[in-house]
Amino acid sequence: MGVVTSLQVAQRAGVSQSAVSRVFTPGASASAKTVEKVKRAASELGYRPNMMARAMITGKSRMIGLVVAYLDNQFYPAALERLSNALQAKGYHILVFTASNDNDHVARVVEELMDYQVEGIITASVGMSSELTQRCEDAEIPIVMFNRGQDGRNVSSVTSANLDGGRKVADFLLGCGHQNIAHIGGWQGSSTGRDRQIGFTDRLAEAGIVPRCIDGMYDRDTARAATIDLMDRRTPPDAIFVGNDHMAFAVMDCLRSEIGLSVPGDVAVVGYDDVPMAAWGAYDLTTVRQPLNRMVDATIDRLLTQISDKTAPTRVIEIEGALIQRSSTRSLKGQDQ
Amino acid sequence: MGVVTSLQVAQRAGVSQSAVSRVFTPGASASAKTVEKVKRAASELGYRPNMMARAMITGKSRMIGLVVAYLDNQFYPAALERLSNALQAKGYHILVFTASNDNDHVARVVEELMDYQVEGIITASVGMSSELTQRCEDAEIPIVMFNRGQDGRNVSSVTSANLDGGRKVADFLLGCGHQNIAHIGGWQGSSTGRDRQIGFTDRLAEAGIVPRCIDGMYDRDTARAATIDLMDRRTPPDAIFVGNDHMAFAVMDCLRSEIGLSVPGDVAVVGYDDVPMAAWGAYDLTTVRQPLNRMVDATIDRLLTQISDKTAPTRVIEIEGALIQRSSTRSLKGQDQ
DNA sequence: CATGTTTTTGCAAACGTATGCAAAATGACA
DNA sequence: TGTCATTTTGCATACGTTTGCAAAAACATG
Repeated sequence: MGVVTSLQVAQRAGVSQSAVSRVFTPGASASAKTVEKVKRAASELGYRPNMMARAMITGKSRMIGLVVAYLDNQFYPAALERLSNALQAKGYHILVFTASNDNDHVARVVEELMDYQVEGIITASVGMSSELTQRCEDAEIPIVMFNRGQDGRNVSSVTSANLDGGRKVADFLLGCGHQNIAHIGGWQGSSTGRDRQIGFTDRLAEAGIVPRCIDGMYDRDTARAATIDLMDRRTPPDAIFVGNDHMAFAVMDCLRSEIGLSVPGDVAVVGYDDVPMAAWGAYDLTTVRQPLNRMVDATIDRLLTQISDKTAPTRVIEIEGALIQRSSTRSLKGQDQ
Repeated sequence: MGVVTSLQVAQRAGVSQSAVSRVFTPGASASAKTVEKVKRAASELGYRPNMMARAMITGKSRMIGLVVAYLDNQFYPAALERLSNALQAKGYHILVFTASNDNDHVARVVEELMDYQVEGIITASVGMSSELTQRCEDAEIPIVMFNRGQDGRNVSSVTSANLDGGRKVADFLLGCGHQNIAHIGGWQGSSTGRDRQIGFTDRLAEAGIVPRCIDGMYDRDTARAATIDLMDRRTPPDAIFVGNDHMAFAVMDCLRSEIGLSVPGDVAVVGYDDVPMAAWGAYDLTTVRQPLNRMVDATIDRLLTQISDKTAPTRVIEIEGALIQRSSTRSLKGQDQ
């Protein structure tokens, strides 16, 4: 009673096992009569094709591996949800692995993914060593890095235009009249964190401003400590650009609840991502939008084309996002501070 | 170059294919010499056992299906992360399916899970029809419902003690001196939402209080509308118990940013879950803790025992959680309002 | 060294499906 | 009705493992 196979269906329908297989294989040929008989028998017995066996023959598991590190940052659950939905719609399913951003851990996890014969891998916010990408290339398993780039490696990646985003924030804060600006960056070991910071500081440099920068490591506690550090100085900043929304919330919490400052009255705060929470009343955070839907679409498109055509070239995709102005910042132009 | 099989390893190591298999099968016997030869050949070729093939023989895919609905409620990403980590530690992996809370959708998704030969299923915050649980029982695939119960169905479930939690909130608000109390409930189609509301209203009834109740559907917008509705009445409440934290944040946002009221000055707000965000400065929400780690441990324990022993009975597990008092509420005793 | 006991090994048969091939059935057309 | 082109069908094999079985090897004991 436990498991019902195509053979049992075949017997009950009075046809061969191959016939049953063909009825359940899209694109195979079977006469209307056979289809009818088989479908009836199958539904009576509650038969469903065994994906494992199918995968072994065809070499297509219809599974995509997703390795993700920071699930407390709302950006990633949101991405996971959309990725999962979009892939389900295309008949793929997601095998999720959580990994710390440690190279060894990621390597172990990716090897396990390969054991499961996933057809492709999406890494969300984790880095990969070059040996690891090489192993995947040897095994002909395409990888798309989501929200993280990889210099000079032959891997596809989908990110927002982080350099440009950093510049946008710089322009915006300058336009608001801020001169005394700080940056609590995303982890500088990640391309995403670095690029945002570089775009930001470069543009400020053109205006003759050198912001104080601290690495926030994508971590609330670190960002909080950085905030206290910054505000303790002789000349504390009147604007802080934070490397992502997740940390920006911690910065705002610290400024308001711990230090007792007003945002944006005393300090303006800008984030990056535009996670849903950024629009919530408690924060109402000015931030650079990462266009999640387009990023997800691009990720899936890239992954699926590389799966179906193993010779397809890898690509580095950057998607532009707008700066969303909310009430965690305000213009200082033409008014006293 | 793409795929390397145990046979190739066998040839290179000068042993039989079975020998290779035994080296990679924990608990099988092989001489030290063979192990050495095989391991060397395997690592030279980059061999790793194919889980699909292994699964087909053993009938153990070492995959657990997780079907989850609300990924925007921080409670579930947190649960997903812990479930994934704990299962990885036990050699299992998670196949994630997102489903709306629609019965048909859940059914489709569960059938697909069964196609993948998952060894067990965890449903997080989704309901299941009785035919569906029956199908899984027939296929001998154990199910554990996480954070949702199912009346009179033969399914294991792990929830917090929701009736008790509701009572705790009632006691607490009464103790604070509130008399004019409202409830924005979790979706009343879910046992979790119902139980919290029943525990809450029953205890208030003992004090002769009948709270105004509105179903918030676990949805921010619905909760917001309910808030406006409540506060528009002739005698608006001075305390609102909200069916989960996710909605409670929306309620607080609405009260403060839209209506311009102070929390807890004008209205006290209590949530349920104690998601990480509840401790963040912007909300600092009084709430009933759902002990996530213990719930996850119980879920996995139940699932794995039912997997290894198909005759193990299903169980309904409730885990008590404390009320965590923060600054979204305050005592009204012995002071003017 | 002979004998008995344990460990290791290879052979071959599964697991449940897809698919190339040739035979059989069907359809088209004169 | 006969012939040919087309579709449908069953047979048999393959996918990459695990595992029962019996033979072979290794070891222990007298």
